[in-house]
Amino acid sequence: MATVVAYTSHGSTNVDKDPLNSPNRPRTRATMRDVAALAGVSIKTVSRVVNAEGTVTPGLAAQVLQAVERLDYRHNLTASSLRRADGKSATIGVVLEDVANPFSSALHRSIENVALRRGVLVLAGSSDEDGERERQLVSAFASRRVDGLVIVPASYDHTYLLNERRAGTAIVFADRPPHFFDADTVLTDNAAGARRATRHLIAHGHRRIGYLGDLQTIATAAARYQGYVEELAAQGIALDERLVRLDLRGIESSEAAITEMLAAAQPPTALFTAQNLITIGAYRALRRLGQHHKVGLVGFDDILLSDLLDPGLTVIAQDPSAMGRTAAELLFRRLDGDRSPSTHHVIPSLLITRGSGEIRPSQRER
Amino acid sequence: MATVVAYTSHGSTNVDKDPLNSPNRPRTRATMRDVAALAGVSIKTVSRVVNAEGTVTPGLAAQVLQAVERLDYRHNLTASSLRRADGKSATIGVVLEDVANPFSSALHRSIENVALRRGVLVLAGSSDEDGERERQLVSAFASRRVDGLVIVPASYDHTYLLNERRAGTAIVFADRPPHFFDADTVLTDNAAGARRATRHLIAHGHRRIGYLGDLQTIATAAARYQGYVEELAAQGIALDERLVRLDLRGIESSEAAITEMLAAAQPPTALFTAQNLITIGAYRALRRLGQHHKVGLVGFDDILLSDLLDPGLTVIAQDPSAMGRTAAELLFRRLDGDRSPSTHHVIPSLLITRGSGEIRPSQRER
DNA sequence: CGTATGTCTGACAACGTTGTCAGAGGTATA
DNA sequence: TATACCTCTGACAACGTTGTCAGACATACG
Repeated sequence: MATVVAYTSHGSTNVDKDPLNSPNRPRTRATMRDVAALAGVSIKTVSRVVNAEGTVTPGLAAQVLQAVERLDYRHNLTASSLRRADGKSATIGVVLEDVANPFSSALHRSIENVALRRGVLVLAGSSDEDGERERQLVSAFASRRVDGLVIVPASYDHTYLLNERRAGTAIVFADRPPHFFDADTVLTDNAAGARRATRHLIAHGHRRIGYLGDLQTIATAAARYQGYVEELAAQGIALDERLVRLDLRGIESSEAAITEMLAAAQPPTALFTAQNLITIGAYRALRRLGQHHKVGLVGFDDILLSDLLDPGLTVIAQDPSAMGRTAAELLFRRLDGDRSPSTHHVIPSLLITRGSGEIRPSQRER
Repeated sequence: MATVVAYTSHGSTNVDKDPLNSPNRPRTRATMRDVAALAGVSIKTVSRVVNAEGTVTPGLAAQVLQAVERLDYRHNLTASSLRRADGKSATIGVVLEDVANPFSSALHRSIENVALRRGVLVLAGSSDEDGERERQLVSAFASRRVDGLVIVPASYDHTYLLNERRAGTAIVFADRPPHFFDADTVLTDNAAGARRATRHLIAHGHRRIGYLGDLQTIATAAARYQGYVEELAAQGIALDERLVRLDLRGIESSEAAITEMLAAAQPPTALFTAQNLITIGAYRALRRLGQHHKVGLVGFDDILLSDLLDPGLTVIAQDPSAMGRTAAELLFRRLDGDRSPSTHHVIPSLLITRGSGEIRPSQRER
């Protein structure tokens, strides 16, 4: 029978004989103090072993490691980074447009790959193209003292980041440039890609090429439109405003715009759709009108499965993996102490021909 | 002219008159101490204002807020959660198969949506179907003292999580059940979905239905195969081993398996492909063989753009958004103190008919 | 007017860790 | 043997915050 613990109070000493197997073991994690007590050393020695400083006698270190094992001690990185001189949290924050969209998530993954090698974890959040959300996310990341930030910007004024940088946070922009703020950037060659797309269609005999683009306020959309305009000019083709639809959002608005454009008096013989969802809307519209084998189509940004379509989708493919990798490497270079001036990187896009962009206009249409 | 500060040393007091605009302002963030000094109150009062405890005189609170504004004070959540009684970090960890795959990232996004409403941030990581990586991620999350975990398991023994739970971490499993561990789970009705797919093909006149599935060690793959087997039995169709290919990984192996299966003596008239990439491989193979309008095809899990294919892809669609939302809600219920027994949720899948699954076998083939 | 009650504020310790420093103990040298 | 030097260990303070508690002050009551 167990004796009732009552009149022999031991003050503040632990009543349980074996705290490891005690039923009323506290719902908290073991601390260095617990490990130190079990191993019969000071807490500082435990710290040294846990941090592999290598200045502890092998015998003692083994005792400590055994205690660590037995108590399932887990190093508390938040307490550690609070006390540490460098204050590093081994965590970075990533602001994406939407973690669920293919471009963003590919970017996310390649950032994770680089971070993983350094034992750094990634906090990710979706801005949904909302500048206010972007700021809130950055603020939430800052509260958790992330070491660095990779931002796909949604806002148009990044001066708010000056404070973050002054506090020592490394910052890199991906996919779009910052506004009123100087930082490393990694962009796709949007204008050049758009010129290549336009040139490709012209080379296949088209003169009336429709342009459908996203919000002009988005820097990449503006750059792509500029590329389209420049290439037309370079090839001596007059810009026809009736063939241009800007500020489209999503599949439906694109589908509607194209349906309308093709119903006009002098319809385009080919389309350049400068964004993912707009391309999908275009394809839908063409299919519905039975024009998908007649009207040329080049989209910006690759889409999964587009090789299985009939005709296959010709696209200017971006390289989100290369962008993410580059952005992450720049970030870690800064974290390693690089204070040199900001650098700006351009990741080349790639023309992938699959059929839809190689359709030629009929004799009559030319 | 500014006077030179020199011979009147004030001991340890700050030499700069206005630390805010001093050029050698330290590269550190303002702390509550700084705010308190500027506002002329105690640090504890700052804490009360920052945490909106509402027990501070409005006038004083305004002073504090002004100082907070002026110093761009950012609450340090790591220090806060270290000291706080509940020790909550307002961060959760999510272990996915791969943040870049569409299913995982949709799950991720809907978890983020629920977390966002509670001011909780999400740490995400990819296990790449590797149990060891899963454990490493959980360990890295635990070091950062996440409040909870949503896990899409890759390993086959989750007893290692007992310590995490004992430490107070809430744990929910999504998409696949845990092994040797009791916890809330959210699964798709894999077997039922597979039966529905099989039934659908049988209803369209097929008797020879090929099955192609992922690694049988993955619980969802096994459940889908079981559904296929059960439905055949229920409909009095003998299982033909020559029409079954298990343990496939990725697009290429699927494409090869199907090419081989269709070249055999008694080829199937329809296929049930029980995973995303396997379905894509199947579609590729059918296209290459010119059989895509002749052989029936139902895939498990929806794929972007599959409505634009010809024929459109008939699928059993999962609902990753509902899964993520449910998983996150369960997690937060636990974090709110719910100690009731584990619950197990099944998210229904949905048959989406788009053409490929409605192809009937030719008279001769029957 | 004295006491009781309530509200607001601040001093202090503590969360779990690491930087600093001093001391113990050993070995090598004069 | 005395001294210098090196290696290893531990006591203590500190990181930025919040829980606890006590005290200051104002108000209400007898």
